[in-house]
Amino acid sequence: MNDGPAFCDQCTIADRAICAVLGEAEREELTRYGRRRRYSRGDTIIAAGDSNYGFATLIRGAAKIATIDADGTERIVALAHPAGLLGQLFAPGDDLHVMALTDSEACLFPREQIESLVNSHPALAARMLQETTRDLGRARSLIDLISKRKSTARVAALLLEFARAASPAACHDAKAFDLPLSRGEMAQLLGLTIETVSRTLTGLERDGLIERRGAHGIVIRDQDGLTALVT
Amino acid sequence: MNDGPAFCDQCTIADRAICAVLGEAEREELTRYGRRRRYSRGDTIIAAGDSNYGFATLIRGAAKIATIDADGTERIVALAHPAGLLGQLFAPGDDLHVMALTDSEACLFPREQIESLVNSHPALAARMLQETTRDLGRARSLIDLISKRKSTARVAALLLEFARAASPAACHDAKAFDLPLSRGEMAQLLGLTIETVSRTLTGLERDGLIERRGAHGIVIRDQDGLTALVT
DNA sequence: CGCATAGTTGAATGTGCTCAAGCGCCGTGG
DNA sequence: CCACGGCGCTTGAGCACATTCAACTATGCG
Repeated sequence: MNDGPAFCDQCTIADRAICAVLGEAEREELTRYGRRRRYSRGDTIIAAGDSNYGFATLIRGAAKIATIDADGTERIVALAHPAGLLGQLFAPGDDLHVMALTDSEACLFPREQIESLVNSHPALAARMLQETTRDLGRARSLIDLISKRKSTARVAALLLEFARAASPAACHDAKAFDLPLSRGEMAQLLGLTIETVSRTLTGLERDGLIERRGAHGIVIRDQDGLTALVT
Repeated sequence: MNDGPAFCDQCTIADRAICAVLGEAEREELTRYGRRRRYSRGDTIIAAGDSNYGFATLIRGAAKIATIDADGTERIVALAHPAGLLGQLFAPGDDLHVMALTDSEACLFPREQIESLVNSHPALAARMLQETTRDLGRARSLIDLISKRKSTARVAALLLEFARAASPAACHDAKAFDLPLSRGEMAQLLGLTIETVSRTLTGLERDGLIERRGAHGIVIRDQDGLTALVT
């Protein structure tokens, strides 16, 4: 988790990230306060109550965004991918926890700085609005997903989503990929138990819809069959 | 469902709505294209595929935002209250359906017009970003809510949320209120069946936590007891 | 090698779902 | 005015499915 200033010219997603809409001058202003950090799996990127660096862009890797209630139970409410936004603006009370799922890198910014930049730079505000709207859509898809009754529907839908996310091309889904989540994390995301997730996966494999390669490798054998299970 | 131009000077929420950040001139520009409409319970405010008037502000009443999948099943993903945003920007493919829950009034705008206004007026973009971020937070709370295992937890959480929403003052929750949703709609929202919602409510009443007054009247008898059930 | 952690599998329990019947309310029409 | 039918809500019985508790295996790390 070593620190460094945020050098945009070395940034692999400088074109896709929200920073892309900023001019040279604003970018340098951001760089002055921003921090770039590396994380390994399990590291906390933004802690629940952190008010200093409450905002970040994911540069590389993957992260989970979770609520954590009184008894320490974690509930994953979203996954983040490169160029995605981490942390909430204008939301002091929200106790969201952001954690690296794989080795990752993120660009951290002080909340107030971003907020003031948003107010002074229309393009940034528009860009962030776009991104947040997308996140909102994703959150609503997740609601749709976990309100499915049967565990097979939830797991199948999640697998299809990962297949899409794992694909380099937008048009085609990947047929083989690695699950970025542990069974426990999948369970948290889907509102199920670890055991049920495990059983459901073995069931899907028994029925020839998927094939497991080790604990995290998945091969989709019958995409249409999986899609049919979702509904 | 009678139409009318959008007269902002008659608007009861002109101060709270996103329009508040606009100057006189922009407001008039909005008014030129905007339409104000009344709806009664069950009316569609924004249809799933509507691309003309894809965006609106709720002025009065309450609305539900739902997805509707292939077999016609409706899934409520959010509730909207006055000054709330209806419809998605930058999201052409999203098939969200917005429906009035009570007699309501909304201000409809062509999507492109809002999008161009967002790009030219930083204050509007910032304001909408704020609102969308809030919506995102609410969506994530809903995820949190429906991922609770037991039906009592879900129903209790929903009741507490309504109690808060029904209260005029922010500090105190209302103790007695009317459910704005039918049993079926609560079921859609919570990912349960009508029967389970009904049974759970009778169970909560039997245990002395709430009291039912007719089909929709609710009196909270033991708020702490309800809160304890949520976790 | 041995421990710790993640994942799988089994048996028993419990909870929500399904199917089905019954109730109360309200508006319609005879 | 009352009978009828529709609709929303409730209640019951049986069943299917996910959870729980528990043992066991596999994998990875010291």
